[in-house]
Amino acid sequence: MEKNYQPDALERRWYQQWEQNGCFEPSGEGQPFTILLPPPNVTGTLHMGHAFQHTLIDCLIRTHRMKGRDTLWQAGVDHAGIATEMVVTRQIEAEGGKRDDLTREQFVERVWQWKQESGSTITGQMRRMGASVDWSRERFTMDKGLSQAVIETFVRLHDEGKIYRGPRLVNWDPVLQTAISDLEVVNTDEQGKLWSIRYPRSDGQGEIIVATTRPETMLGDVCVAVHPDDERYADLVGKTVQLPLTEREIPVVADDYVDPEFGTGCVKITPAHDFNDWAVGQRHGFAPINIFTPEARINHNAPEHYRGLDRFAARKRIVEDLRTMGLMVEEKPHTMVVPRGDRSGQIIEPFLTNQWFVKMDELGSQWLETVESGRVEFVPGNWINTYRHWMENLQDWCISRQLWWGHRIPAWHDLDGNVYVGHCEAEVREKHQIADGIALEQDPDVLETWFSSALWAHSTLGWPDPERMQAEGFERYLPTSVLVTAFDIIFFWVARMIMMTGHFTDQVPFHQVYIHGLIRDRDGQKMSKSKGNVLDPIDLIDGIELDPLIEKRTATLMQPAMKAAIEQHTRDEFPDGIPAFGADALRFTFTALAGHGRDIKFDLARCAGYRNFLNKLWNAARFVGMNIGDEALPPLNQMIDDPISNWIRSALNRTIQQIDQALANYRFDLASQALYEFIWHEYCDWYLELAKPALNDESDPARVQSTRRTLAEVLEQALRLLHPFAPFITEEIWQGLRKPLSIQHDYIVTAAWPEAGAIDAAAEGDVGWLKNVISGIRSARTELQLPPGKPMPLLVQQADDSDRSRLIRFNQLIKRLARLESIDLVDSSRDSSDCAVQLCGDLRLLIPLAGLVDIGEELMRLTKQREREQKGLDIVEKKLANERFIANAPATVVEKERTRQQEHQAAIDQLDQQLEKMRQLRS
RNA sequence: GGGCGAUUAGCUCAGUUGGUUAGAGCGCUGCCUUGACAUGGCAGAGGUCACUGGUUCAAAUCCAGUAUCGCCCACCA
Repeated sequence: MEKNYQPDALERRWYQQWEQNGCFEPSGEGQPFTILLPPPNVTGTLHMGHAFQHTLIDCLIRTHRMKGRDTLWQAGVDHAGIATEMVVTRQIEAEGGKRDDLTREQFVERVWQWKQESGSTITGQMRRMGASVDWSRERFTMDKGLSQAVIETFVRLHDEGKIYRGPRLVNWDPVLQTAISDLEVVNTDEQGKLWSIRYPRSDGQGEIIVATTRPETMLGDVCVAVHPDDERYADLVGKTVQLPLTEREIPVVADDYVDPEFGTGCVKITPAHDFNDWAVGQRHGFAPINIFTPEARINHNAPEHYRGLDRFAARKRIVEDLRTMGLMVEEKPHTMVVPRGDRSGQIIEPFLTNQWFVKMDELGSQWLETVESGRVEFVPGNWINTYRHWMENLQDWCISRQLWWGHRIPAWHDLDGNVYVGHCEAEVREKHQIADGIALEQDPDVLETWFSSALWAHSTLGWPDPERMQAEGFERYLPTSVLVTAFDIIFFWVARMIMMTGHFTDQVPFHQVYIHGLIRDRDGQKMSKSKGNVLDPIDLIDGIELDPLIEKRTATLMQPAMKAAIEQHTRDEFPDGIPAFGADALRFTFTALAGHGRDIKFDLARCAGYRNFLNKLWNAARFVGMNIGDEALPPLNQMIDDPISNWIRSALNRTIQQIDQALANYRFDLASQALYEFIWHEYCDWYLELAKPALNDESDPARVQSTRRTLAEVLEQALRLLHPFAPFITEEIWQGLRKPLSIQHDYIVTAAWPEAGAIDAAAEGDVGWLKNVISGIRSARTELQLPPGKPMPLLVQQADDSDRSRLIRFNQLIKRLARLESIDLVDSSRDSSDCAVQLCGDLRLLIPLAGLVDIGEELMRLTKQREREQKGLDIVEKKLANERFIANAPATVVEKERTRQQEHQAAIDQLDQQLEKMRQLRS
């Protein structure tokens, strides 16, 4: 083994071997354990959030595989309609081309090429991270089977009357020129203006004033609304006003949507361009007047003067014209909510178009119950509130998109405007008896990405094809065990999967949903390309120099103005670039950070710390290797009854318990912590040091053999426990233990998960005592500023039988670890005024000063100790002085306090005596 | 407007059903190249558990309120 841990070569080597030897395939035996990978978008490369999530999933998968479960990690990628189209469009533009020059077929072909490229990048990254995926079952949301599932779903929902098409006001992105769902709209507070405009009364009796943030939409006004109880305008209801800039007169109506307190209490109503106004218009029977083209330019329904202007130019001109006409009352700054597309960032227009919808009323209420009843459990549990809130406020789901990349809607139009839904054109013709001579054209729209994602659970298991369902284990693997995902897609994906899988299979897609946090940068900022603070997980694995990192972060910026700031920030945060940590260290960092909070700040220092941890393990393994050799250890008739061995095995068992419990609760952080604590602070810091004398004890071969075996066996089990967290290094070291321990199994990947054995209280007591004695001596040595390496004598006073026994049994160990030349029991009568005294319970450890130390030093040390004890005593006595504490607290608690009081008091007495002696000596 | 969450050491975070002097990692200080490991060892320093009040023998922990920050949802033009 190399002296230093070097992850790069070994990580690549092991992944290949595992994959080639089919380590990741479901075993077909045991209780199934299945996790669906939330399919990453084929928009490029995986980010830190993916790496984090995949680490958690892989950790669960590997653990359960080792536990003997029939483990399936169903992986794949998502076509991600809008996002992928945008990526490819940008590429075409970067090459100097224009998307509009391509036909639909050409463009889709181009996206398929990109999909191949991005898809293989993603799977390559997952392999580097160690994701133990059965790649033979990898799927894509647009492959043949999934397309079949999409068509089947659409047709069946349509036949059930749950899908309909019609003209509705939808969220329209005028730049991408597609509808998007409510969920894809992000509402941001932005600084805008509020204009107050005069609408003259038709009867010439004055005017009314309306306030609006969007004056350009007035061209589509159909009425003005006031509150029914608003006395100021009671006489106006039913009358008409002149709509400025147009020839139209529009009525005044009463509707309690209007808040009389806001502005003037008069609202202009534009049903075609505002969701609220749409509802008002419906109530009062007004036909909406659409004034925009799909690009959001003013159309032919508006006066000639404004036609062709885009929405922003139109606003400007209308405001100017109103001013000129003296109809503008005022203009003031106003903070308002602006809807923007989550992908494009463009301002979204409510726009009247024909779209396809899924009716959500029945679907929603039915599948809320699924979660309320616990058939699907959220972890942490309070996410049920989020889910419930959404399910109780469902709007119909707009599923059609005016894009090219995606599942084409299985509907055909004839020239008379009839629409027929079916699996294919032939089926439609036959079913509706449409002659071949009659032209039919397939609907040009595609389904939104989440429509197919919603089918991910059952469609990846072969649904709806009975043969494939049989072959792919539909019955066996559905419901899956747990979905591991982030909270930002509970609505987009989790809820819709519960609905769709439930509706079509009567199953839940998963029993549990573990919601993890989002990875943010060191400062808690969300990582995003535009902020230039993204990290590529591969760069943490392999390392990256500062300059390439800056180049990477600034190369494809949408706003070049940010470049300097990003460069500066990057130089500040990574002055020396990023060192290579390896995939195992990165994975361990992720699991250690995975508490149940919402935000996870990624700090490079943590990653470095865990790389050091793995280096520590590496060197411990080297030490073990040096001691046990390469050959099979000779069989042992029986282990010698050694408290040190018993203790480390007991501590290991405790650790196994902790990890099992932590993982059962998805507390990856606690599991990581338990591993770190055990491996570093128990096994390395104490056990290896305690084992060293036994390993070299030539006088006792049985003891040597027994210790070697414990050394190797405990390490081997610890490696198995660590394997799901750090798969590569554990495999590498574990392979070296196979021969010495005569392990038949080929890979740690499929080795058995350790089972917790018994806790050995006696051994734990012994070693606890031993640690206290050694630490006490070391501490005294440091405080007295004695050279750490210099051997010195130790005298022990007030040892009881148990102390004496332990002093005898552990004599050599104490001497070695505390660097003593001798340990001698002395009578209580022996004067200790020439010694430093370290209390260890009732035990007095005396270090002869012999002129080594100034008595002043020792007096200070003792005084400090006394202060510490006094502080403890004060707290205890305060409690015990409280009569109600004595009366009300459980007897055990009171007893504990009494014991504690005695201990503190005894220590103080001892220290006082010693202080007194030394003071006398001094004077 | 409604809902959820956070506030513990310089930084990042643990802290179970209330019960030792509130823990860890990183950073910091001192000493140490001791034959596994300086990516290290040993020993330390460092906290008014955001604030106020309440419940209790006992509160970081339970309750109420306040403050600050964050997220989600929502039709006030």
